[in-house]
Amino acid sequence: MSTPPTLPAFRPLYDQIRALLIQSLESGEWKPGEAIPPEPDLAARFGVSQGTVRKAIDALAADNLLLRRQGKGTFVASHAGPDHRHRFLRIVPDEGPKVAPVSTLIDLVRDKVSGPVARALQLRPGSSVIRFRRLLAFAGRPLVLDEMVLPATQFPRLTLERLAEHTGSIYAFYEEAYGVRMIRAEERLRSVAAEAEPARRLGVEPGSPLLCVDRTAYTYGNVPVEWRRGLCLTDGYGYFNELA
Amino acid sequence: MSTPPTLPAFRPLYDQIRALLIQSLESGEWKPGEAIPPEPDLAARFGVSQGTVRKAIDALAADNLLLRRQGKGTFVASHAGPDHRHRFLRIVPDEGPKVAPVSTLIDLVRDKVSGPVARALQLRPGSSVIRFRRLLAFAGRPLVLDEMVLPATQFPRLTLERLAEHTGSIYAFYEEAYGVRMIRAEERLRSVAAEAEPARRLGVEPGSPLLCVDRTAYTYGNVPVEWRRGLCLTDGYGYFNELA
DNA sequence: GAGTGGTCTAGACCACCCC
DNA sequence: GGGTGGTCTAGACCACTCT
Repeated sequence: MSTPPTLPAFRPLYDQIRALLIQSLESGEWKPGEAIPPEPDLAARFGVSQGTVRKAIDALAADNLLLRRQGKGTFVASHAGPDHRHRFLRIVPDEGPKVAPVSTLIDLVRDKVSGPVARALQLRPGSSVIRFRRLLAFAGRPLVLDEMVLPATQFPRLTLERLAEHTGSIYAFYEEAYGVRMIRAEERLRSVAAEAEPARRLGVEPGSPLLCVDRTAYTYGNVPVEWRRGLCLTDGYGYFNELA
Repeated sequence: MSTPPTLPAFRPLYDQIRALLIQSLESGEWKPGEAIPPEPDLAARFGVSQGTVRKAIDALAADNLLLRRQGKGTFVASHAGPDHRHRFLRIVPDEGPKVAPVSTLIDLVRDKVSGPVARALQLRPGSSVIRFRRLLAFAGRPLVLDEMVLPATQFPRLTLERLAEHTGSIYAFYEEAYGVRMIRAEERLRSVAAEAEPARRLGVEPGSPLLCVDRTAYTYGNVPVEWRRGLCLTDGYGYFNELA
């Protein structure tokens, strides 16, 4: 009678090890860019075979949390690393190789959050957030106007100056300055007509079609930490995606 | 002196087995939806251990070429399968659960290919292609105008009637009627102003912003087989993407 | 040469599905 | 209960990197 209905609750060992490894990553035991201990050491530490540790590490490497390098070791992924510098950037030229953009900061304000952004960040409406904007230029042409929204509590004393000091991607900055590591993100794309200000900043007529990219980015445990909206001029450039 | 420069050429066994499995898939030895032989049988057939076969199958399952089902077997993935019915469709409503679209065919013509489409399909300019169009309606509203381009040689005697007979996704149709299996696709998104005809078909004013999705879809061996352009009205709907 | 991840094997046992 | 994929182990050996 009181038996709970169907509780399978079988969890493979490697998956439990995986969770323990994530804990160590989250707690900062191993920092971005650093190597984690060799597999035999981890196997001893957790009291399992090396094969089981391998399977856990494989899963984390597939999720881009770790980076395996044969002969050298296994490293904590970092947005500062050469491979991940613009890991989430999908804007590429129609022809020719991928181009690295140049970022120009515009402004930063403190604000109260509401509506869909509050929902995306799982904040109560009225919570304090920081909003800042930037312009991304590709090959000298301003193509993307980005606005970021962050929970104020997790980014104390953030200023335009501190952002400007940092060379490198924004996620590398979050990582180094606040220990916030972005793991994955969800994007939703629409087509919109340019309002007056974005049009001016991107150098097009108001009403021109722009690609609107709304993103929610998550840290460990699927906790949302950043919402952003990008307005992109897709002229000679496009948002590239691979479907499998 | 005459030694060729650095030819590592080491290829793991499981990767060779993987290639052999793909051959069997491509040759039609195992058809979409069917089960492939059990792992111990394959291990015996290829003269390797079951673990090695597992690793090969794992790789193919990760690429969505095979589907593992514990206790039942390993199956050849099919666009007709319930899980893969709209595997490549990324248009989802802003709120609420994913909606299955209803397709209405418009027309089909034979044509000569040129320009970027020829390049995408790796065809000589002037080669014969089939072009057909359809309208996709979500919850009763027409939201996507699609145009598909196919190499004529691979789709003999294709007519609107044959397309209309088939209930299910277009890729399921290719699979069942022509044995052409779509494995992966690349998409490039832009924002465009609606031309007169798409505007009429989607029920918006000419010049309205539309999401333009260009796709090249590939079969085994990265051979392109279909090019398509979708013009999407992103009103209450969006193109969803996950970044990892 | 030492240390790291990568491959491959053989075998035991477990979880799931269907008869 | 028999068949399938899934987990876990232990050990041998290979490939890559750096010293």
